[in-house]
Amino acid sequence: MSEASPLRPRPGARERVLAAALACATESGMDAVTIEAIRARSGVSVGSLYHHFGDKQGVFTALFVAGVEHFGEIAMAAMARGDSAEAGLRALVGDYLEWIVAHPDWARFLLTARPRLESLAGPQLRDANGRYFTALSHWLNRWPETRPLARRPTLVLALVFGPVDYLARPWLDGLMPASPLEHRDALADGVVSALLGH
Amino acid sequence: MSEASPLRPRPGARERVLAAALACATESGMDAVTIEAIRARSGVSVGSLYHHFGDKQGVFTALFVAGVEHFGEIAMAAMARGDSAEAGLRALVGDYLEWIVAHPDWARFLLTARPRLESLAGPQLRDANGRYFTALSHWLNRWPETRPLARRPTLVLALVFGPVDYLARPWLDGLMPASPLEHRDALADGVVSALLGH
DNA sequence: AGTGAATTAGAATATTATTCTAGAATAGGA
DNA sequence: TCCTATTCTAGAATAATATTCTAATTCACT
Repeated sequence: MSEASPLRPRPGARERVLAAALACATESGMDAVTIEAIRARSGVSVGSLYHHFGDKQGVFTALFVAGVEHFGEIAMAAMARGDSAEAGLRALVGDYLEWIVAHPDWARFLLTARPRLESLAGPQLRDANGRYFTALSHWLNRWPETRPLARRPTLVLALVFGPVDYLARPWLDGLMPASPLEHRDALADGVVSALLGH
Repeated sequence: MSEASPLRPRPGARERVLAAALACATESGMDAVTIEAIRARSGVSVGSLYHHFGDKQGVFTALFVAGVEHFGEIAMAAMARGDSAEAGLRALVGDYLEWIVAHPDWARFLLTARPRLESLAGPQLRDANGRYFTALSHWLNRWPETRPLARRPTLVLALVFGPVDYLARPWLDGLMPASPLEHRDALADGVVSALLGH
């Protein structure tokens, strides 16, 4: 007698596949992940998997979108914090770094997958990105010092997130033993100087 | 009668495979590149290809190492230029941006492949990286303003290359029509402020 | 010329992604 | 409740792709 009757639609199929995919990517690197590995770990059949995601890339695309939204909450909350441009920037850098250290699997996946998936992940991602973009513009307009930057949000993102990403990657890859949090203040100083010219 | 006798060792096999791999990656995205496509474009047989590179990842790893060395020349030359810390930094940022715009295929490939290959590409890459690292340390020690930074080369790299990478990617992916060179001065200003605190 | 290492070719094989068919659960209307 | 369309699941069958293998050919030497 089997413990569960077969062919019952399991509500959690999508989530379980995504969780399994992230675990597989963490364990063996995104390129080495196979459909069979995801199937085995998630307990979901191949047919079901393809029903939900279309193909293998669909799994990773969905995971990427989920990760972006997961992280986006943090970023938007960080900007809201602080009662000055400088405080907001420091919160942004600090919270991002802390998020990376707290969720290394997500961070590693997002940083690895971005160059491959960002250009072709559909409207859902574009929407999310758009939301953060306008939130950023609003925030930049909020302070006199940053108002001139409001017309160049791309540049601002590059100067804020670029250094953090660049610093986090070697740690995520195990190439740099020291926690990136050790660079937290120095990094925040640099970002603040870059944008506010202190 | 065949136009050329078969089975002749062709001196350029390696180079042709690498060139073909880069072209394929540019054309259809790194993930979609197939051994058959590389074989067809390079005119090299499957056996020969595996003889030289071991497996598919070997091809991309070799291409990545070649790209890093190709780019490294630029970076080291840029640092040497200029008779002040600020001038050197501006040259570094500007030359990097110009290199990206002049060699978008290489840049796109390097930025895409780095998160996947950097952690596992062998000693050849570690050597190259080490060379740039020490060159950077020397350069930082050369100017009084940057001397305190000489002990944190990782941080310096993050503050210099991080923003440039972040800005270049959307352009390389066709998501941002304007040339990243338009941000050249603003970016250099930011980087200089971040590191020298002007 | 002869010997061994390096190189090439392409067929054979193995691995992996994807499709297909059949069946079972669910929602919602009659 | 029963019917029916739709969604979902399962796993075998197929297709696409990576990799291995064997034999042949050239090269660098002697």
